Amino acid sequence: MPASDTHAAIVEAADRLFYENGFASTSFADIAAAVKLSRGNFYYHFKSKDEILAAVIALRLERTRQMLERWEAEGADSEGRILSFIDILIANRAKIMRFGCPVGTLCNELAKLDHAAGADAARLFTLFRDWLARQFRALGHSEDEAARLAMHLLARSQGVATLASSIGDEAFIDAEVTEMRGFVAAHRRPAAHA
Amino acid sequence: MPASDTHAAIVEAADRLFYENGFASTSFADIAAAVKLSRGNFYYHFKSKDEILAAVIALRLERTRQMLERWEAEGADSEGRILSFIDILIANRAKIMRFGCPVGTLCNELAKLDHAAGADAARLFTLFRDWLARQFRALGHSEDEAARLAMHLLARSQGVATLASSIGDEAFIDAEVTEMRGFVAAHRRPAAHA
DNA sequence: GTCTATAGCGAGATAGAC
DNA sequence: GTCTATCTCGCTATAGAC
Repeated sequence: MPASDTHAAIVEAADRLFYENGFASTSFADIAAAVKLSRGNFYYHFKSKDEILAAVIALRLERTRQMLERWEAEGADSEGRILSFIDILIANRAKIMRFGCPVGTLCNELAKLDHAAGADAARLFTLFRDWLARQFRALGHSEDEAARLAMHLLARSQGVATLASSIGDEAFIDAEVTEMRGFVAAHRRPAAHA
Repeated sequence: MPASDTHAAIVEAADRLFYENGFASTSFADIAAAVKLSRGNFYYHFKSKDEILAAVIALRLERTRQMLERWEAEGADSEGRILSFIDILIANRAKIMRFGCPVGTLCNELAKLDHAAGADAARLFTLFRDWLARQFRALGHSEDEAARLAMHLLARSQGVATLASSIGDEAFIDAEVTEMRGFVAAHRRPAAHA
């Protein structure tokens, strides 16, 4: 197997395991087992756990960027794009119920570990925030108001993910998503909002 | 030192360390050092890490119950009581910015560890939820609507905590708290709400 | 009730053969 | 590029002296 493929397979497996079991709880042995690699060979590809973490964050950042670009390209208007963001909660419901939001839970964990990569992980949030703010800006909101609305939606999606995985109330996700859609509709134009 | 005092001191230290550094990352040595106790003596009081976790969750449940009862006794009306809940975000802002919400981050962590105590930790959430639902009920909302409003407020506070600790935007907490207060005012009476 | 000493394990990480 | 073998460390947990 070419080195680059093995490299990618490791990052892929680490991405999944970090999400499902957490960063600290995932050992090299776990990742090596997932890609059917010996622990020794593992170190040929990655010299430290932090290096894998950096690669996982880079992968997530890249995929998030691609997803946001795809939503832009798919031709929906700004309101439709914002709804695409909200629909993540529905599309990923099963995993969110079990493991929460991949971004929020990773940031939480890194914050408690006082890990240097915490700032990089938080860029996943600012990526979404800035993208959402651009959409609200396109709807005619002021710079400040668009930033506020973006943070508000981001926070609500985080709250839904945390409660859903903690309490496990499935209908709750649907109810909140419906309300969030209503929120977007109410902010279709600046005038519709106090 | 009497055993019960040492016992309480251990739980107190574990409570703080679990919050600040996470459950998995906190070792017996860390807790023992915090209460100035040898590791050996430690096992006289607690036989396993899970036992300490159970004690910490029990302590938090008890303190939460007391806090909610205090809010009931302090004579404010239901709206004022709900505002007391929202004000936690302001009162604990500094710690929330660094470590997030103690309840949400613990539930997140236990979910990923597939830990049996996860269900107990989630009771911290349902305690708040049921209490909030009672307040909305007292404001005249239907059972269903009160439950929905309670979950909604709980989710928003979680979202604020996660984003605040990840991105670290201090003004964001204030802005969200202001909006949450407005939300409560808008739901003072069922009629004011569609 | 507190201590020191230590067993036993799994983690991250390295060396060197193939 | 992959392997086995091994080092070192910190962790949970125990045994037994005081």
